[in-house]
Amino acid sequence: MLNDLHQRKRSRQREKILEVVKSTKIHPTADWVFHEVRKEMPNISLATVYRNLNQLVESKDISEVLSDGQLHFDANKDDHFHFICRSCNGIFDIEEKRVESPDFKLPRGYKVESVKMDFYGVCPNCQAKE
Amino acid sequence: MLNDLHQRKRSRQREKILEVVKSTKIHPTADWVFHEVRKEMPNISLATVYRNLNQLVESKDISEVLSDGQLHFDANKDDHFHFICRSCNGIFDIEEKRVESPDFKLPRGYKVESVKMDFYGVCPNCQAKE
DNA sequence: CTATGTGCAAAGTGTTTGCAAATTT
DNA sequence: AAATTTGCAAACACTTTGCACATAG
Repeated sequence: MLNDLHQRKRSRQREKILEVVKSTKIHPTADWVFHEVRKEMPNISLATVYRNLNQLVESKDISEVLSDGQLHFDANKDDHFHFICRSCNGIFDIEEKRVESPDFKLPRGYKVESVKMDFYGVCPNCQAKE
Repeated sequence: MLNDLHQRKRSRQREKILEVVKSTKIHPTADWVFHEVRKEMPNISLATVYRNLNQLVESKDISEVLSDGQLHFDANKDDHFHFICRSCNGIFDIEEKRVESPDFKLPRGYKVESVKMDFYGVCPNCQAKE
């Protein structure tokens, strides 16, 4: 495992992986990224994808979202929450400023450093189909 | 996999498992429950623990909490959120009514059915130690 | 008696790691 | 040249499944 004492060298692979994650809003899994990157780098291995996704999380270029017990990745660096559709399983970004009342006060004693909020329901697209 | 068409028969194992989950506030993993139940039922298998925890989730006697990429189980049936301490990794229940402003409005079109909110930070106990 | 539940071992899924060769600085 | 990164395969951690026997209703 890499830690902060190591230097980081660039690699074509990591740059491509970041590019791929940035290119989509679907909050892809490692496996999706792997297949996507493979189209242009047929020899890349899944291990490399995992290693680089982890590094990119560590360097805060991307973040992780847990859904379905799987890790999904997100290159959107603005503060936001997620809406998870129970019909299509899609993960949608909800900008923080579009959520009314996102200020919380917890019971005394708990020092809150961050809040993770996920909304579950049916997305506009799936509602239209129902 | 069991579905709703099946009858459910009682089993000593399932009852013990529920009792164990109810006995603690630590939001245990399947493995913790397994070892705990094993103290009184030395022959129980981990598979049985998993199967029954899943059934208990299905019957809404308990719920799942995802943390550290592992499933934790929670017998607290009141609406509540979780506070996850980055120091001791403990999961603490925060009653919904103790959270100010837990009413959200999302952008038009998203039909919200539930909200999952996790707070991250340092719990009172760990702050005292720092 | 029949259906569900159990224990065991094996399989599954998603992710990480050890290593020698390749690449980056 | 020295250190990091890669691809591969093997290992890992957690969870689920197939099956023959046991148990509940």
